[in-house]
Amino acid sequence: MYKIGEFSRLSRITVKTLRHYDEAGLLKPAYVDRFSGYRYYSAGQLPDLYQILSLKDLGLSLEQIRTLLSQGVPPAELRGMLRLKQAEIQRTVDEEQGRLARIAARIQQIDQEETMPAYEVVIKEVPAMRVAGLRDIVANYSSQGPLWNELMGYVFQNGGKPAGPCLTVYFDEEYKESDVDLEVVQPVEGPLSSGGRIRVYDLEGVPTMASTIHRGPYSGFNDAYGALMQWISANGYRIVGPNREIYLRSSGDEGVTPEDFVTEVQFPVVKA
Amino acid sequence: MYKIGEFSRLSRITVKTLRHYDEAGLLKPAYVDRFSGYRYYSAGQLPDLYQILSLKDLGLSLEQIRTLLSQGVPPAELRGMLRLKQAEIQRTVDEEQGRLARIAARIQQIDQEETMPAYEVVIKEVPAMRVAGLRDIVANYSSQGPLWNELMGYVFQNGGKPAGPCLTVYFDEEYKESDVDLEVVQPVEGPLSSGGRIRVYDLEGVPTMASTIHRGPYSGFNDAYGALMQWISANGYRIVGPNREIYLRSSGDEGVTPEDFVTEVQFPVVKA
DNA sequence: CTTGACTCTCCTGTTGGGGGAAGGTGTATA
DNA sequence: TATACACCTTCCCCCAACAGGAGAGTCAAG
Repeated sequence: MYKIGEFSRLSRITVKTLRHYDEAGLLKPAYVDRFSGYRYYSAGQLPDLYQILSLKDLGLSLEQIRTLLSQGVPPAELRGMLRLKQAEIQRTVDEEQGRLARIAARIQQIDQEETMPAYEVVIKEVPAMRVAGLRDIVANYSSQGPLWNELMGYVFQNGGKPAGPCLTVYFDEEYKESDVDLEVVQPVEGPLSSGGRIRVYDLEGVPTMASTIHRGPYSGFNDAYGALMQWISANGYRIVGPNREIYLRSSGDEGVTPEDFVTEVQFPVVKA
Repeated sequence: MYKIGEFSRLSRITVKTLRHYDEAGLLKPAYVDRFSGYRYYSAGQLPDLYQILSLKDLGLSLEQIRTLLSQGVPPAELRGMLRLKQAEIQRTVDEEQGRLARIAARIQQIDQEETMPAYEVVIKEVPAMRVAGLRDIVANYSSQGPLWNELMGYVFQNGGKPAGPCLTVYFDEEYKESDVDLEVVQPVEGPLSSGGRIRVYDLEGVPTMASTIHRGPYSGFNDAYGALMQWISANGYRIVGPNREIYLRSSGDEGVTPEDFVTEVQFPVVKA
């Protein structure tokens, strides 16, 4: 019989951990002195401990190990658990490797520019939402005014309630100076239905949306788009749909100058 | 100004997390109502949040991000932090891939044998220790008796105190039935020095020791050795030194039959 | 004025232990 | 046999980054 310290030295497992395993019901000492509370382990418990360590080393939780050991699970079930673990670990490995790639891209960016990036790009999930939209081909990017008037007029006159900031969806695959194919969109609540040129529908969600925020007037959008495109390619993504601009703070709000505008630029992407 | 729920919807970050970042000093709301305690965020804070998310996505801790953002760290230092992170992630990826390999080996073993393994193998670090040892070439494995008598006699007569279970080191590279080159070893404390055939020295530590436990008489050692060797090759290790047998419970202890013997078998290994 | 949706703070729980305090034990030596 | 000293015990707090929920207060619309 060994006292906990000796057993700890034999097994190279800390005393704290042995006590933890005792408390967790994983490895009870062979004998516990009723009066002093001292734990005494036998040499024959080393294999039990090794089994625990071995399963832990495979990534199982103490709880799972306890179930396995106490209930004598059939090998088939253990195999199932291991397959699950395997898939899970594979996922995390893939994630971490993506992270490594992002770090490398960031380091490269620092090496080249010696500055913090002006645009931070994040990947987020965007849910579907009920919207009223008006799609048209207009002369250029800045000619959205009439469309907005038409859209918002329709919404308000038909009992629709805005539910979130408005946005524009751009359908052209390449950059166009004129004849821009776009849709002005307002998320809405309430029993609004389509009518005339206005369509009310569920704007589809996007599971992986690359997004960045632009502060300032619309004339600076080039930088935001450039940074976003570069991030997308540097991080191994591919654009798979029309991009959106979400007007978080714009001329629609009171007391706001173009310098204070806040716009989110989004591209649906997938890992290439 | 957005209430926390709206800001949460815009950013796709949970309310809980936003509150957490507030408390952590990472992202204070633009305005907090003095009386209700309501947090109000401005659209202009979205870039700040994105910067946090982006750095977090690189694997930095909230604490590090807070330091970065509040102290305006120079890019060179950020690069240093990123390189560190990179190395750290690379290490964990390597570890996880080793884990994947071990799981695969275990699954294969289950597929073949449909049973839990009789011998669990673990990798542990074994520290150096002060020992008294007697090396000799003996007729066969079972002929260690006289060596033990000579060793223990010397230790006790010269004021040495045993400090841990005794062990044998086997120097032959291949299995030998006869003329076995081995050393019987007893860890000791106290001012014992070498004398005659007995050498007192520091038995070297081993950073990665593959170890398993055998229960029962020495005649069953073949199974333990076989399982250990197979594990070592299946998990991509290579033997790099003489193996040890540690007699955790043996005939030296009272009231112990060979069925109760407990012996640890160790091989120094390195990842191949 | 009420209702219902939001929001607040505060507490607990997660994983696998580590650190340390206060106090009891075991044992070897003087 | 007294005592020193290493060892052991329980108990409590801590880690990271939040999630879940209780109980109570607040906002906006009808």
